[in-house]
Amino acid sequence: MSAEPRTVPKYYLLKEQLRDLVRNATPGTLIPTERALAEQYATSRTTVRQAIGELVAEGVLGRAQGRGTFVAPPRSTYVRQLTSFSDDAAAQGLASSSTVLDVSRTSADDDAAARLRVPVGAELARVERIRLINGEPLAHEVALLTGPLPDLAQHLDRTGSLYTALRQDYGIDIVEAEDTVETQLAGPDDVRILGIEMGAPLLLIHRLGFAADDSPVEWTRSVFRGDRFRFLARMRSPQR
Amino acid sequence: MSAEPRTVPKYYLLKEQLRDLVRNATPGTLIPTERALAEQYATSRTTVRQAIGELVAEGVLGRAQGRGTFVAPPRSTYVRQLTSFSDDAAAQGLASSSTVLDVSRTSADDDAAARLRVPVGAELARVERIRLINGEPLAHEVALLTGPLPDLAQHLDRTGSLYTALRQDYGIDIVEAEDTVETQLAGPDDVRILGIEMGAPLLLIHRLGFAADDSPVEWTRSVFRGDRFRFLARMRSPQR
DNA sequence: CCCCCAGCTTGGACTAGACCAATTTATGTG
DNA sequence: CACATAAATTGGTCTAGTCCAAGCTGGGGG
Repeated sequence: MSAEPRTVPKYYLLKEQLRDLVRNATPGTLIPTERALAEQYATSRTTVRQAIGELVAEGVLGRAQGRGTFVAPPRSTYVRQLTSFSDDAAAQGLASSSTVLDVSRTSADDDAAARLRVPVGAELARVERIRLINGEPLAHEVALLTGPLPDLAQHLDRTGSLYTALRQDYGIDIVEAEDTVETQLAGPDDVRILGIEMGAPLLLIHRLGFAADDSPVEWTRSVFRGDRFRFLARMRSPQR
Repeated sequence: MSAEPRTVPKYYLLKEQLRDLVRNATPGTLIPTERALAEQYATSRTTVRQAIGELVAEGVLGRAQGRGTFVAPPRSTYVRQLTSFSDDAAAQGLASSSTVLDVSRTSADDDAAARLRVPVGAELARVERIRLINGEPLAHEVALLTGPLPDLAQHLDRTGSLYTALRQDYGIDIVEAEDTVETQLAGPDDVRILGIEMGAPLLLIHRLGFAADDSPVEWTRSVFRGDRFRFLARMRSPQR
């Protein structure tokens, strides 16, 4: 048989037309309103919203209630090796910063205890941060760390980097890490913290960091905006 | 209505209720039909569809036209280091296989030429495959390779692994790789090849593989189901 | 007994609205 | 002119349907 003309949904055709429309547009430019597009393309607002919704999820468009729908800035690549967030961003000419929401001591739950090889209930340091690029929230991160780590808040505040503080102030050098990356959809908490919309795709990244003696010392859960972030890993083959 | 602290959408409440309902259910179990759920929860079918749609995107539920909506099997973790797909899957007790769609020779486009450091139009080997786990399509992959690689199709067919064929038959050992991971939404092609639904979140992975002499020899674009796959990277700190 | 096909069920796409909430814009007042 | 306020605009959520396409089921004919 010849190529089967599978029925492509109308919203998908509209989506690709809109993608072409904004391909070379300046970020921030407003596109026509949903109601105007519905009339222009002789369809319903529901269909227009589905098309726009997917382009928003892909980071092509952005939108705000009462303001309109606009062209989004391009996706920022981000190198996430065993370097610090700030160094990575600086290497790409981006202004990075982070807001520390919490530095405290907590006790290990089942999951953290298993990962860090400590007893359940063992005392851990907890660091919760929001990572920003050019002032825009990019990720939400909660790190759990073994060891006493006295005055962690001050050291963090001074160096601005968790890895730097660990190395300089506590002599802990994280030389190896295991990252898992998976997709997740934004819920109300993510919406509030990252300023994204419900159901937006996120990259959920877990990191287990190892010190020089191969003991796990860091267990971090990060949620990155899927429309603004690209994970990069460089790996060498293990010695056979 | 009574005082609500926050405006949580009704579809989200329903989504979480449904998530609880199927938490300990056996994969494959059918849940009530959309029309039944709409009546049961005193809402419209549109709202029910939005709730179910997100659970499908997360891999909690699956659905098929004419059949119904059912509990999906759990997400399979997948170790993607510098080992082969088949070895990784076997280590987790999963039956992996792959369907070779195409083995041919092609010419480098701008992107591939830049990555592999060859002139635009240079001849490359092209291998297009579908990766399956337990008979279910998990990923679609197109690899571009430098070098003459005579009889690649036969060697691939015999070993069943691209990396093994490269090492055993051509003496090419890929010892280092650079992977980028980002989110993408499924379009008509992805739907056809992977049997997923429109707009489902995918993990788009690009890999640049290096031989022992640090020359790039492999440039691969992979699209993995975001609801079934978890990327894993293990990294050592670069020598300072 | 098996197989084919018609009819039913179920999800997929879409419509044409309604009402709400956030934002911008216009307007009136001190 | 400055500023509070009202009106219009725009996206966010939801309703109550229609029509279509794919899978399932049961009955009739070979």
